[in-house]
Amino acid sequence: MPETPQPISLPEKPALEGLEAKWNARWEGDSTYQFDGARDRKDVYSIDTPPPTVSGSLHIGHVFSYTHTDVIARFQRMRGKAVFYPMGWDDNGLPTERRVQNYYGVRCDPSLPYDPSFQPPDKPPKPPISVSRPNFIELCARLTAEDEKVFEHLWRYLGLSVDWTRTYATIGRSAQRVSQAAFLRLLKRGIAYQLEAPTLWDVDFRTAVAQAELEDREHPGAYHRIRFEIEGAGPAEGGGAGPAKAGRYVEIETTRPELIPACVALVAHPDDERYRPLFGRNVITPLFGVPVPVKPHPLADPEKGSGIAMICTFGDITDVTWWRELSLPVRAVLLPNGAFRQVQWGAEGWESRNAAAAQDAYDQLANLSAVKARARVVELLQQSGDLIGEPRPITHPVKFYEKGDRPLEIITSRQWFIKTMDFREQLVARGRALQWHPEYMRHRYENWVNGLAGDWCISRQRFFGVGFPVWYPVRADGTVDYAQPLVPEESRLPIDPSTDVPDGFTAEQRGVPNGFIGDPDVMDTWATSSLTPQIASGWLEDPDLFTRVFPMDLRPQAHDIIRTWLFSTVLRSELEHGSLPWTNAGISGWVLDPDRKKMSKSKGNVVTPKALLEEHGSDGVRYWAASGRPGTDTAFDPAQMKVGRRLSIKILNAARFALMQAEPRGPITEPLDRGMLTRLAVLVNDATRNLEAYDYARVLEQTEAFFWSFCDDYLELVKSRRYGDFGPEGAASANSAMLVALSTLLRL
RNA sequence: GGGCGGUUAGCUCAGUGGUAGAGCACCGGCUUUACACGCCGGGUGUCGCAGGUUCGAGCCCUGCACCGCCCACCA
Repeated sequence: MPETPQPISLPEKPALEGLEAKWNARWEGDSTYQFDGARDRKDVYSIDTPPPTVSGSLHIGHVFSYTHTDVIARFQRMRGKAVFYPMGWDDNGLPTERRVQNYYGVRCDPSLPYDPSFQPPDKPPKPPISVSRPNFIELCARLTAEDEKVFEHLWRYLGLSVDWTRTYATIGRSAQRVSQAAFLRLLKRGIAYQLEAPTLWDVDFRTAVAQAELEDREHPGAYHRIRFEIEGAGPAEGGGAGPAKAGRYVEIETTRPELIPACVALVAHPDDERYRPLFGRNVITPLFGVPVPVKPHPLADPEKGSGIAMICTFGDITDVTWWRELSLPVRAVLLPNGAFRQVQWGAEGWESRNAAAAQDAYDQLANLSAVKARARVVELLQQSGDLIGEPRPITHPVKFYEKGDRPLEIITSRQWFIKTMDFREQLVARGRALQWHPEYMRHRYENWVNGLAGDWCISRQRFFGVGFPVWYPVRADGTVDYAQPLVPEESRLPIDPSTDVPDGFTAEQRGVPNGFIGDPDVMDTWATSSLTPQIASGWLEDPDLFTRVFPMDLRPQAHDIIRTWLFSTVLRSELEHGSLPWTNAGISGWVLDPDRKKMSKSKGNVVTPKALLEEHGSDGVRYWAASGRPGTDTAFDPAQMKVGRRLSIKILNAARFALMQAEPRGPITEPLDRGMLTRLAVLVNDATRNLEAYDYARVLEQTEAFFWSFCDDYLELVKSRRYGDFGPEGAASANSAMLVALSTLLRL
């Protein structure tokens, strides 16, 4: 029933301008969106808000997807739920480091001592200044704090109904504590482990990267046909024709001739008649004179190149597979920075039939990058006559770190892993139990789980991140015993192993014989953000809250990070709690520019939200965002924002009309009024049903259609009656019906 | 090579078995006391292609084409 309206002063010309500030102050003052921590789990709706990466500015894509979540939050709140809707900031990790480097003009050099008085110059200097790791981390914290203020202001201006008392940061103490505790528990159970193994490696960032962070890019390259001499095959045996001469030489094709010094074998398919006679025999690498075996392996594709491939340590991940399965030795030539290292030819592992010649050739490669070394090797091969014909340029897919600029290499290093391969079945089952919106997005998850190729590498050789809470004993001879890590009590967390000291040791024992050293690495950002439900829910610090909000109701996120964030969160929850972390996954699409390309900073087509919000009003922008259906990529369209703005102004004017002469009021008796309210009730029921199914876009469409008809038909028909032209009873019915409709439509 | 989505009016998109829709854009008319940031009116489609199921198909089934995305061992 209509409430008695408070006396209000109606503006002559209602406007959208200023509404954001007005309502933010009201919401803040009334703690409107503060979570009621006394409510039972069944009365709670909890949201695992995506913490946006704090490395620059929010763009219109953020506004788009966060609006979707806000619509759901407001719906659930109106349904009577206590809505748990925190905000997080993802401020650790590489994007932050990179932004800090550019913003202040600094580089982190972990070998430098801390300088407490260090202040960055006003303008980023060139070349950048080297600063210590603690100084670097201070700058990261400083810049992210500033960025987070800007982000919060934008979110408030947009009108997100977030509980701002529950904000967390992935580099904050609570998050570090959760991240480290969860890691230690997995370590105890043997699910987290460390391994020295060939790992995908970015030579610019100088860190390991995980499978989930790879992307293929079309990259120019060239096939080089190169001959290897068959050991013991004199010219007398020669002859033979075609690509698989059974004569003195065998020819391979490669895109990476610079790795010939790292060649450890050739490989062909076991059934390949052309190369069968060579299995078990050796060939001699060109330039370097190293005898390497020819091996059969079913992975070798007779159709590719000449059908016989060179195995190097390591040119690609197939090399790693062959190397492991054929038990081949390692001849690594690349340093972590991507340069060719020094090699003593003739020493153990680098035996050559002509060590002097090998040394002479190799010394021309040492210190070069892969690209430069390739050019040099090609020249050398041309001189020696081992390059057959000219290199044939091609474009082929090459694996890159998604944030990287140069192709990934494979470097052997000690890294931390979390087991995933052992849990694939459970993970698939969890994915099937999860409610996906839209439904078809589950395929991406399942596809990914079924395609996992190895356990999850979580260590990164970086600085601004959550450290591994472990130290290693240093033996009497000064070597490090990685197999027996020293771990702290959980109550000590979070710790920084580079400054904190393990129990039973003193700070003076750091790095000395019979002392200890801290683990130098930090965790991958996903290793921490995979725990956002636990971080936000007070897993370790507020068990009462945890039982009221976990498992959470909704994970909203975009489809491009199903394989990273969604997958890793499901994994961690499965490992830690044996449950799903949430019951629903609401997957947003992307915002595409008018050319249907994804908007992203690297493409330079990003539209910043601030100006749009000011021009069209937060309601106008939210209107556009809410028209994007779950999972559907949506074109950036200011025209729709204009429509939203007009709709908002229309609502203000309709409200003005309804409120300007709200008396007399009384029973709703007129058929026209009752019919309108009946249709409105149907709309409310439909809207409720559709919002429960996360179809907010349909609700917008239906509500909007009703509203325009309400204005253009109903209000026009009722106008003279409500002014009293047909008596007080008709006016009373009209006024009362109008006020109910107004109140209901505002909430819709 | 595998998976997923899309293909409907000039544009952006709804529409999952019963006479093809909305908004935008475009044109014309209206200073009607909530709103000119408004109202009224105007027409537009071999619903990607080919088969099939059905009394009836934009919608269901099969195949194909094109566009996009995700994944895959990149010699």
